[in-house]
Amino acid sequence: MAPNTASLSNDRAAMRVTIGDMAAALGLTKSTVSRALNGYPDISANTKLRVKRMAEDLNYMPLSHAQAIKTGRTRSLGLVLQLSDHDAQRPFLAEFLAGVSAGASTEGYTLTVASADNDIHLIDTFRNLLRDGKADGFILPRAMVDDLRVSMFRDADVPFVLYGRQDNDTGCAWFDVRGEDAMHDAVRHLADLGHSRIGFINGGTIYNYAGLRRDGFVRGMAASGLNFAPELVIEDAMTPEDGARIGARLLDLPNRPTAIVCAVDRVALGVYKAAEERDMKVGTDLSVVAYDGIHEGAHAQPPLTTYSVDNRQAGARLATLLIRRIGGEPPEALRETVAATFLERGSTGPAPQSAHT
Amino acid sequence: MAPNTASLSNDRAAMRVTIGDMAAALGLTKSTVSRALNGYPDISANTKLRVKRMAEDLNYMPLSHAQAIKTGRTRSLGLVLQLSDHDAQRPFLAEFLAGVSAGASTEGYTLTVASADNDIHLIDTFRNLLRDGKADGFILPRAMVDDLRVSMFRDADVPFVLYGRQDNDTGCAWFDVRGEDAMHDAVRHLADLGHSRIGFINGGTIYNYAGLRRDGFVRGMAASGLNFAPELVIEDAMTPEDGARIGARLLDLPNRPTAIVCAVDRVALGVYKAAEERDMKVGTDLSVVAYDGIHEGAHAQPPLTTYSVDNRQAGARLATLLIRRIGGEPPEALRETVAATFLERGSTGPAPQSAHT
DNA sequence: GTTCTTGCCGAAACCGGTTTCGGGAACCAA
DNA sequence: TTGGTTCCCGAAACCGGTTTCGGCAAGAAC
Repeated sequence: MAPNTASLSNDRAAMRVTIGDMAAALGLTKSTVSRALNGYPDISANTKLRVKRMAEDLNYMPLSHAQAIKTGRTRSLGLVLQLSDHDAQRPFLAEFLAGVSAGASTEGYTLTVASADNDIHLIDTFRNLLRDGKADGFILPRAMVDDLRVSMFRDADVPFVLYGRQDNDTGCAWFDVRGEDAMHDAVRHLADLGHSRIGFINGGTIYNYAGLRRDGFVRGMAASGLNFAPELVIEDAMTPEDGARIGARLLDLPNRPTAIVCAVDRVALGVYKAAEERDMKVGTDLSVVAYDGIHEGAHAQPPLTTYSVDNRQAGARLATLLIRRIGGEPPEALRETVAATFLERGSTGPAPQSAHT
Repeated sequence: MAPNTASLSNDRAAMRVTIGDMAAALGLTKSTVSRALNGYPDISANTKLRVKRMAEDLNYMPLSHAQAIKTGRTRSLGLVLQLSDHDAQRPFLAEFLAGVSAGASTEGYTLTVASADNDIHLIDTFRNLLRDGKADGFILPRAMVDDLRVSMFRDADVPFVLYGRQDNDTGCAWFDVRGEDAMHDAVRHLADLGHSRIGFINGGTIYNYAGLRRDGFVRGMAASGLNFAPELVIEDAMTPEDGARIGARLLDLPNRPTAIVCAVDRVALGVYKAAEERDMKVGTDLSVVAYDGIHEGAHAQPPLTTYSVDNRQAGARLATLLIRRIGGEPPEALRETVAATFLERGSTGPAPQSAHT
């Protein structure tokens, strides 16, 4: 069953091939080999080729610590988790980490993870990681509107990439999913189904995405020829409990909405609860469409119609973008956004003919 | 608002104090300082004191890469996530990581995270991390019954600690929560409430905890003077869907249980659903007690009675145990277990007087 | 046929630590 | 006084890389 377990111990310390081995095998000196591998101009094309082929054959990989001591770079990406935000990132974390570490490892990088409770701890954590060379740059999850991390790194000229965008975008590289387009399309979809009173429950406004999604919702309403009802738009909902509370408020309105767009899946599940308590059937009496694509949504009753985000892909892209940033590419060239994928399931349906006017 | 952002850049490369600085300040040589700090016997107690005080004053910390190049150790802990297991670890991951990284950082260690899809990828990942000195040892989450990782590391003499226990415990250090005691107590609690037909839905039997919890349940039944009904014990349930399916089966039994013990909270939430579909009220018609302490349990209807696990504490303890293991302490001395904390909430109540014979 | 470039590589210093080796000073006994 | 220990510490090599510097040879310019 087990592939020969000895494989681990054998290669442990013994088998690592050093730059000295390479030099000896080629009849060159360490310095020549090093410069050949690093593309210095004073090495002949021929020699470079020989060296690189041999490196390939011997599966040579420079020991990152050894070069770090001179170059200061250790081929590792930093990720600092902030637990203050209402444990919101939970459902995404595993997939996201898998993506980041996969993306990193294909380029020979590793991932260093730390965590911080509050802002001053956060700064210390970043500084220590930099000082000790434990991270060459950082992935900043959950871009915020006024993001302390961004201003710090911008000033200090530390490479970083955002998961999410930034208005003041100087020096910022990022990957993001276009939640605003999803919100826009959600409204259009509902309008096509005949809905006109459409509510919107937005996520945490400290995060940058909230403003974008709100704009997307507003644009969608305009594009559908519907007029915007301020009383149907609520901000800062993050949890199912928020959703239940706010959902209840919306559904108890004299002229209640027939559909609700949620910026966050978990909130939508709370809205389900509010609807059930009022004996309204989600998907017929009330349409709900949300955003995230969490696992629980697929198993809710009815299954939640949503725009799904591939957090694994996000992690992988962020890793490669950060590596390129560390390599010196300008941040403006390192900005990617993708669309969320629409999953039409059971929580949306035609508008009820005439609810109760 | 922002604490002077310049703080990051200032200390960046400039301010690091090296062993050479220390030597100069003390009128000693590098080698003496190094040996003093590392406790060599050929340095006078007086000199050692002077050196260590100065190190304290100057906030000196050896650059881990620099020592790694000679010692092979880099003061970082490895954690490899396996995503094959049915995304089960999801709810715990954030807290767990926070604990590990906190525990690591108090000892001057950092955390390197990687992920693996399958077993051969897993081995490669471990090997690469070791070969490149990215990890001095590993935390192995979710101890399995027949654990490939354990046998590998045992043979290769790589330091590791388990989250969970192991029957073949040679060379194993671990931290674990005594789930078996929780299951035992759960049964006793239910028996005290008058229940006698008690079902048990266990977790994944590939994991080591499942056997333990099953034993705990059996012991609890015996200790309560109840006889064990094999048809009421089901194994290998991990998800809410599993819980709903198995719950349905148990509740449709001719002589159905009045209480169900679940080895996993998420499964219990599935049982809720099965009960609702049969118009049984959880907490009165059916008592449910589970294990984990996930957030959703507290907000279920009724709130789930459960044995809660502090995953953050677990992570922190595992980090310090591993560091001590790396430091050379024998694994037998590095085994800790703690009790889960009982949270009596709304899902348990007195046994119904006479259900239907 | 010199001299001046230019291309290419080796020698050696360096990074920040660790570890081996050897020897000076102090102490002891003879 | 001499010789042998013991206690300390400095000198230097080493780890695996990077980077500066200098020089040799071939080709170009005169």
